[in-house]
Amino acid sequence: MRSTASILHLDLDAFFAAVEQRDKPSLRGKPVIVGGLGHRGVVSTASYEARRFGVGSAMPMHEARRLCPHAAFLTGRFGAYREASGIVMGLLRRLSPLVEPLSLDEAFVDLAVDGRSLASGDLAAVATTLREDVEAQTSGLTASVGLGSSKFMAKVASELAKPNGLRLIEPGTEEATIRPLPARAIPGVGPATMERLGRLGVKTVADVQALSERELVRELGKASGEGLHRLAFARDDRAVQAERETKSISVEDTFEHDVRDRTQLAALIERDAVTLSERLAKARLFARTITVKVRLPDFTTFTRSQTLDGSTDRPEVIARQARSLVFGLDLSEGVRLLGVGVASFTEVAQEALFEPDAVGVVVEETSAAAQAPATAGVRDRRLGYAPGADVVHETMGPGWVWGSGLGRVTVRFETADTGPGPVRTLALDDPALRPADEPTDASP
DNA sequence: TCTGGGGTCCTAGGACCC
DNA sequence: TCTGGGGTCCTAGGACCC
Repeated sequence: MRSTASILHLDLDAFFAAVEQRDKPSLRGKPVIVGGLGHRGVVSTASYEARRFGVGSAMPMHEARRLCPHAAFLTGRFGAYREASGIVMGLLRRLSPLVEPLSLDEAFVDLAVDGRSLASGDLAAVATTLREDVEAQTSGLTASVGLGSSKFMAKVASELAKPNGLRLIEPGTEEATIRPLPARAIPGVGPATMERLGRLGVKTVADVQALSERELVRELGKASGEGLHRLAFARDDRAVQAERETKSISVEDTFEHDVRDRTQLAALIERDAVTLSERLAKARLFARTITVKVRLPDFTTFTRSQTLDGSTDRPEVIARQARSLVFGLDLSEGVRLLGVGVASFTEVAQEALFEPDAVGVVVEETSAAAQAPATAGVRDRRLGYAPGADVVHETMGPGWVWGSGLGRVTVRFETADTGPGPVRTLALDDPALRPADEPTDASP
């Protein structure tokens, strides 16, 4: 904690849904829900109009449909989100080199680099200008901004400012500000911790303050207990970290239907290994630990990991380890979710000698990989006509998919700049219609 | 027909070493 | 006088965050 409110937290309001409303004028002012549209999907972001019906993040999509059946249900367009996020992060980096992104829509900024800190009035002016710039540069997205003397305070401030607001917690008023808040407002207090604290009669931050550090440690363990005790009194000296090194990379899929077929599981592992290999190469990293995650239909979840003697970025090595870990489990009930991850990174390859990963195995696995594109291809094409996806028609121009089925696709032809546009239903194989390319990902 | 995906951090037990 | 005491690495699971 410092003596000025020079840590800033920015949160883009209902980010994914707001980008959709920006780019789809007919949806402005209406409930929009972005997330997984399959029968096992969950809500990623709901617009404020949808939140009024009780729809919120992480809610199962079938429940969101029940609560708000007239909403527009869309799959995410991550290219568009990354592009908007990049613009905002760029604006933040103009304020200070110390920017710590937490996700596409959230970041901390330390405005007091080099010991040079701005006065309170100046800080608020900086934040006001920032919010105006965000709105102008992103064609209308709004941000909530909080200023405080620590990360915790800045985050609380932006939370209090939502939506589309600015709040500064004056140094000296930190404890008084958080005392009446629910204990859940303290970072690190989630459902499980809240349940345990609730048994001790805790509802608010003030209630946490009433417990001794010893009691909190007994109840929650050393790290959590001590951390919670400090934060409850607004003691927080965590630094804004501009560069955090990657510790793990993973991919996982929940299947529309449980998978029982081992050949299919092997092909999925192969596909995931290729994805991980590409991501490792892009990050110029090599991994020593391979992890798999398997969720059974009854939601029982296993993780299994193995650390190699050497480190690798080769798909066939990753796939071979992942296969042996996955097939060591009892999969007779089928698999709901399959995940593969890598960790324990090095910056140079240390391929272990004497490992049987030579030519014969590579050939065998390459042929297995050949099966993967079949499923991937189908998935990609369907993704092109998924609700919300961008498309282009030779004469009608750009539009977006409202829905598709029975060999037809319904498109609304409008863009951010056109105002609400006309709806047309076309044949799914209409040669004049094609998926629009996602905006390119500018990050290296 | 409940319950995503990509991460981070913590805990706890066992192996292994000095 | 059954088997001390660390430290580190690995593995599995859980909580939390967005």
